[in-house]
Amino acid sequence: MGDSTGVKAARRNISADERRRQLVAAALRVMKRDGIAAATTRAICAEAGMPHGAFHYCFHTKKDLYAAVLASDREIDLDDAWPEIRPDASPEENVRTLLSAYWSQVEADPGAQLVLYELGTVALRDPELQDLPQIEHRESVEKATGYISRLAKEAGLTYLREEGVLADLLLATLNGVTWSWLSHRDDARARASLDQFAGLLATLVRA
Amino acid sequence: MGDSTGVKAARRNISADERRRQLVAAALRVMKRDGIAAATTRAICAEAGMPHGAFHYCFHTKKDLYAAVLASDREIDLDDAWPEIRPDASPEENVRTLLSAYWSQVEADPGAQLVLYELGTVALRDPELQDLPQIEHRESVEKATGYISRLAKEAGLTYLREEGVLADLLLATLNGVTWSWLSHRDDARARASLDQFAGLLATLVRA
DNA sequence: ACAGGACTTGGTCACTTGACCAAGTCCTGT
DNA sequence: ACAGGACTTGGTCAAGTGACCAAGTCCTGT
Repeated sequence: MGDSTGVKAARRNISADERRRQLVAAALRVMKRDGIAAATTRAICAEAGMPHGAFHYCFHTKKDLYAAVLASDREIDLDDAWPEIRPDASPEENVRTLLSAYWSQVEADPGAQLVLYELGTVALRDPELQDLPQIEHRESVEKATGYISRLAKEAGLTYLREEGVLADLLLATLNGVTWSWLSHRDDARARASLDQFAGLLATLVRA
Repeated sequence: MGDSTGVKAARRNISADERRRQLVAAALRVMKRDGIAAATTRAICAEAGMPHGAFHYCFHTKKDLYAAVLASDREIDLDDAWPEIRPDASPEENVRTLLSAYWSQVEADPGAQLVLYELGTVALRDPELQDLPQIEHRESVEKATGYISRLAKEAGLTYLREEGVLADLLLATLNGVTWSWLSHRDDARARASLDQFAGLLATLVRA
């Protein structure tokens, strides 16, 4: 109303790249809230506040969107939630607090985890998307390796196995516990499994 | 041709229950081969060699079929593939051979595992199906507990933790390793994780 | 200023999918 | 034998869905 140009209002053009980002974000929101099946091109555009026609201007095909989402869907990140590690505490205790920090993030957003599995199954079935889970998995292992190595530094300990091997197993177990938890939804039970595993991992550590 | 009644051929009526079984089996075949998204009512009927109309005579709704498939989709079974356990071998070695026997079954039919995750995600999103993963999970834990306890008996060892707790963690890790393997498809790497885990489990055992 | 490309929008299309139904055919109990 | 219910079949329907397009509007380089 304050604008003297009147009704025409603001139709500012946005770069296609920016729109792509918005669509990916909107798609992720819809998927988390209503599941991947509900994430139709129309629902995504509506969530992003765009007309439906915008979709195929930004993405040639819906598969392209999936690819973009998969590439953007970085999973849980501890960089901003790194717990306090005490060199004087037992290794088991330190491992436990680290896993607990990770788990808090999982518990905070179950939908995000579920979307990860939904996207994974879709990608694993589609020949055109099959490499993406592999890439994502490699990046996860690298990130986990980084955390493991940081833990060693801060807690002042050494591993009896190669860090990559530990990261592999750790990642698998975390994924498995998450999957189980999505099924039974028993927080205590999931944390119990995690604590058990922390105890086992501490076996492979020398202070 | 040998039938004197001629062209009319065999139109034998089958009980609805039997048809339901056939449809569930056909659905599982289609899902394993082409993914859950390809398992349309038509595709399933075609796979089962039935006309499309038969579907909604046997199942009121497609969700009912999902429920039936989920209920029937018993996962990996070691009863017919139980390995030889030697009381004179080390606990770690025995755990390892048990996990290896399990893993051979996973490797033999990757599609079956993927379908499990696909069905899981679908069920977890649908309020009407949400209890099914929970039930399935409980049954899995019970079965795993049975195997763990059988291992103890045959190998002559005792656990330092409650068997249910071990089963919970074991199940999670197996699931996680499977998921990772579906992504990277590196057989050796999956088995390496499993061997590591066997070593850790052996920590919780007393001969 | 203005040409030309980047962006925007609503509408349309071919196709699939789950659901349903009416008109049959078979089969069992009496 | 035969009534009545269980089973069978092909066809149809409404509701989406991804894809595409033509006619615009905006904006930047020259």
